[in-house]
Amino acid sequence: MKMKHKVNIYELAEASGFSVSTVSKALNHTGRISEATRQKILAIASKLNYIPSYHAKALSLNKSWIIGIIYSDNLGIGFSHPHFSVILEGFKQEAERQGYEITFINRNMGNRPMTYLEFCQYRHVEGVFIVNYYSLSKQVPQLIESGLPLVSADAGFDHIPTITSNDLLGGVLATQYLYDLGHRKIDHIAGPSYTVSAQNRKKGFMQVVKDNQDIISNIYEANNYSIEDGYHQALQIIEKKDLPSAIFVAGDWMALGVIQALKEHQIKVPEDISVIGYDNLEFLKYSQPALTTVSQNKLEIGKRAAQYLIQQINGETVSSLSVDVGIIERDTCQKRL
Amino acid sequence: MKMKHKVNIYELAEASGFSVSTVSKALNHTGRISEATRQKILAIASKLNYIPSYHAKALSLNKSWIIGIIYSDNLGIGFSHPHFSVILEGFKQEAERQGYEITFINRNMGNRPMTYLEFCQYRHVEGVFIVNYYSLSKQVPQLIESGLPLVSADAGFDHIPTITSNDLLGGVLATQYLYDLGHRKIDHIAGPSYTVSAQNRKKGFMQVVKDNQDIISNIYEANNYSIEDGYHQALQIIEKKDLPSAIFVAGDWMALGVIQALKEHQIKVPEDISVIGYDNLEFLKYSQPALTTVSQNKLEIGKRAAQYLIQQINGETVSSLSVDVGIIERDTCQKRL
DNA sequence: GAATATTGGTAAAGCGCTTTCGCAAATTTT
DNA sequence: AAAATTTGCGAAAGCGCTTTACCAATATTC
Repeated sequence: MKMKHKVNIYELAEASGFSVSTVSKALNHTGRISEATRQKILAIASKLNYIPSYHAKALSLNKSWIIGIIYSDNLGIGFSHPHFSVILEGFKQEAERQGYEITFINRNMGNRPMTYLEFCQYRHVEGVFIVNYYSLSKQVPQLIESGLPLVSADAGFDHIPTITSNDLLGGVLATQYLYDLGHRKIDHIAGPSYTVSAQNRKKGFMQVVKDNQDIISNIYEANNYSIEDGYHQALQIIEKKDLPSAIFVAGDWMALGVIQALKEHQIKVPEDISVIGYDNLEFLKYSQPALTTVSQNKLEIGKRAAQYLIQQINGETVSSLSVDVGIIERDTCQKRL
Repeated sequence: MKMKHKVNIYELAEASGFSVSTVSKALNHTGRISEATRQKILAIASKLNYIPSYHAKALSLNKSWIIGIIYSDNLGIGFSHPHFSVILEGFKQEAERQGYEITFINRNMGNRPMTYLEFCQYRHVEGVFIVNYYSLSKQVPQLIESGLPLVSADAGFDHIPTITSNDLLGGVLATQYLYDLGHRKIDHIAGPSYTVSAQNRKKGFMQVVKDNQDIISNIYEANNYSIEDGYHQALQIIEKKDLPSAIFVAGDWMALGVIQALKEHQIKVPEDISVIGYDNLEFLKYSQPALTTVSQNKLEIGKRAAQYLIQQINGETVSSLSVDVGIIERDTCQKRL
């Protein structure tokens, strides 16, 4: 199949009778040029289906409109991570809205292996979004040192503006929600303690417990945000016999496991025990009973991250930000009579 | 923070005492040049931290190493689509392995809206991967007509080499598997009939039924691959009283709903009814009981798609391909005694 | 040892765009 | 009406790389 010839700015100049510089000015609404000639040129450009060359523009302007993403997923499931993939989506949407493209920074480009920094230099990346990346390698410090605009969506990097959920608030809200429903025996299954998110959610829980002396509580700690871990922690609760009337589970996956375990022991949710999760994973609204949970505004986190990064690209300085959370009321919690 | 000066090929020439053309040849292992001078130049290049400019290279060589992706997700969940996101991941991995970068084709780049084709021309995209895209707009036909290398992972586009699962085989395998376990009353809950995948899975089912006259079967059809739809179709089966001993459900989500419904009616899985799903969604191995299912090799589909696309970029012609599927034996099926 | 082929290297043009600077013409100011 | 300013446009250099000629020096052939 024959590709149509791609016309360049010289042919446009020729066809319009103006010089290349004039044509360039017309196309970019820049420089001094009369409205009449601009219109003439634009007309011809559209008639000839003129599309500028990104490469030539980028080379000439030294501006790439590219944002790099470091997205390394320790579970190996790549894009399908239920939490970070949504953040990524939000980021992508906002970046594109502002005219930026995203590219994934990979270290073994072509044959020659590159460091992140080298890749960024090679591709003229204007800023980097680091998400779901945990490594002690010198790669990220090197990036920081280079002065390239950076932003992250995971707590854990000092010196990088970070957008996260307000996990402390989330912990408070979830616990307070249960309290307001009349629950006084409330347990908490916390996430893995090495994550900042789990720590903060637990802090929020403890804060409410402290503020309300009539709460009786136990805290359990999972090694992982997985269904299995939730299941096993729930078994521990069940063993104790003296059951709580509500459980605040630090993650939706775990909550699923918890409900599973309770069901298997003929403990009804929410009739016997109310359960609230954390994350608001997309598809869990279809679980039965539909899980009440704390929603992290994942799209918003991604969007904000993009905004903060682009602000830095434009020379502004930004700090970190935590995005609000909210309760999603569904069917796994009910009033304690 | 001060960025280190980025050295270009002229400074390299200056520093090494050779001409620019010689330096270029040394860096690219091309042209006639003595090994001695090549080594000298490479040494200086690495000492000065020389990184070539992608833009200049691309402009000069008219080669972008960029593959465009049209990924429009009708559910609006973007990257987190449990099926396509994995395909995307496989594609990305293989593309990167072969030195290509991926970029998402979006139509409202910067301010000016562009057609897909315009974007591709602007960005010098070398080929396009179309995945999870359903639209009747003229955009894709326009792309086809342009002669740009194309590949797809959804059936549905004529004239585009397509990589899909062998759904027919999957249907056969699943049904045969149940048959071999001794089941003779087997129902099928098919996916939405407007999808090619659902049609083929059903065909596979019917083929086995036809080949084994002792099978008694009913076919139900869902509007959607969702949990809810599975749930409702299962209710229909339950209502009939004359229960099958096994159900082949055309999707994992639906299977989840089916199991839910059965449980609620005190029908045990797999003791009373065996259930096999389809998709092998990552996290369902944690469901309880763990779902037996047909695995689609999603990573492989993505990988193959990348290979087929790059082959086209290199001037070869390719046809369509269907990737093998397999049974993942877990806990929701058992022998019919 | 003259004729031929090969090797190692360079100058310069080209990829497609932007932008500075200069200049003539048109316009405004005194 | 002369001086000063503004306007409209183009020539040319620059962005950083590749590649085609071409040339001199060296090596090979007969």
